[in-house]
Amino acid sequence: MQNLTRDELRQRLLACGLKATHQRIVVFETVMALHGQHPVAEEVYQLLKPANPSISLGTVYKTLDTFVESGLINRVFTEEGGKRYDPNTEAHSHIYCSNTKEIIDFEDAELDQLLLEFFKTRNMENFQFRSCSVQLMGCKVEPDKKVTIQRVSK
Amino acid sequence: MQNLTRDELRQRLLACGLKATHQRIVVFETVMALHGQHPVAEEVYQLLKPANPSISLGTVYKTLDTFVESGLINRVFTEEGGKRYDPNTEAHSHIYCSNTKEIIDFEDAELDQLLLEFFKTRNMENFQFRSCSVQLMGCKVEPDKKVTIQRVSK
DNA sequence: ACTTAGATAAGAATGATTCTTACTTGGTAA
DNA sequence: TTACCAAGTAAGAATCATTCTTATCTAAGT
Repeated sequence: MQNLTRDELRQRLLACGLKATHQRIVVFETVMALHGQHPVAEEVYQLLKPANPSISLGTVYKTLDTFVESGLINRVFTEEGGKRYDPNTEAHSHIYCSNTKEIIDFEDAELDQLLLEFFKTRNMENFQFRSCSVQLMGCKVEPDKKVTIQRVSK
Repeated sequence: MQNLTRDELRQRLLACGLKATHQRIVVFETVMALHGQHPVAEEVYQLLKPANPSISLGTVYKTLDTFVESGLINRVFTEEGGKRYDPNTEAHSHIYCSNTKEIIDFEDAELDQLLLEFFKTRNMENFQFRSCSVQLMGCKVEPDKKVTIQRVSK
C-alpha cells in the first residue's frame, strides 16, 4: 500500500463519479494511511482535524459512507455494534481479539483459494455471490505483542 | 432445534450459574424460538411484551448480554452496526444479503471441516484460537424467496 | 419463613449517527 | 475566463440504540 499523492487520490475519486472536493481528498488520504486498521468515523475525524480544522464530523460520517457505496473502502463487520471502516479492499479475512477488541487483517492467499474452490462445489440458488471471508475469533495471549499466523514449515 | 420446556430452560440457566428468574426464562424462551433468525434486543422485547407486559426493555438488553457472556447464545457480526443475537450456538456461517439486509444461517459440515484442516496447517503465534466462521456477501436474486446453497450433485 | 446477594423497572443519561438548512464550491459550458 | 447550478458542506439540532442509576423486588440458600 504505497502512499498515494493527492492528485492520485483525486483521480480515484473522479473515476468513481465523485466530485473531488478538498474534504473528500483529505478523508480518503487519512483513511488510506490507516491501512491495516479499522477506524470509526470519529477516529478519522480526530486525525485529520489538526491540519483541517474546518471539516465537520458530519462530513466525515457522510464521506466514509459515500466511499463504501463507491467501493473505495469497505465496512468491516463488528460484534460490538458501531461502524468501522477498512481501507483494504483486497480479499482478506479478520482476526477478532476478544481481549483487546482489536480487529486484525489476516491475508492468506491459500485460504482465499481454498474458499473459492469450495464454493465452486456448491450450487447457490437465489443468491448472487459477491465475496466471502473468514473471521477468526479468539484472544491474544500477550495483548501488546503482534499476532502472526503462518504456514507450518515442514 | 426442539422447543424446550420452561423447566428445561430453567435448568440451563442454573447450569450456567445464573439465577432462573422469570424474566430470564422468558427472554431465553423467546430468543430460542427465533432459531435461524438474528434479532436485536428490541425485537425480542416486542415479542415477549404481549404476554409479559411488566418486563422492561432494559432488562432484555441486559439479559441478552448476560446470556452471551455465559455462552447460552452468541452475538452475530453486523456490517451496519447494531447488536444482533444468534440463538444458534453450533458452528455455522452466515450469508449477508446486501439487498434485504438479511443475515441467514449457513450450516455446512464440509466447510467447517475444511477450515479446521486449514488452520492445522497454520502456526498461530500469540493467538489463542476459539472459533472461526465464514461470511458470505452478496444479494438475493428474488428477495422473497429462500436462499439455498448445496453440494453440486455429480 | 428469613435473609441477602443479585436482579429488575422505570426512566434519565449517554453516545453514536443522521438529518436539516442555509451557505459554499467543483466542474461544466458559454 | 466567467457564470451557473447540482452537489457538497458546516453547524448544530434531532433521533435512536444502548447503558446507567436508583429504589424496589425476588430467588434460593439457611
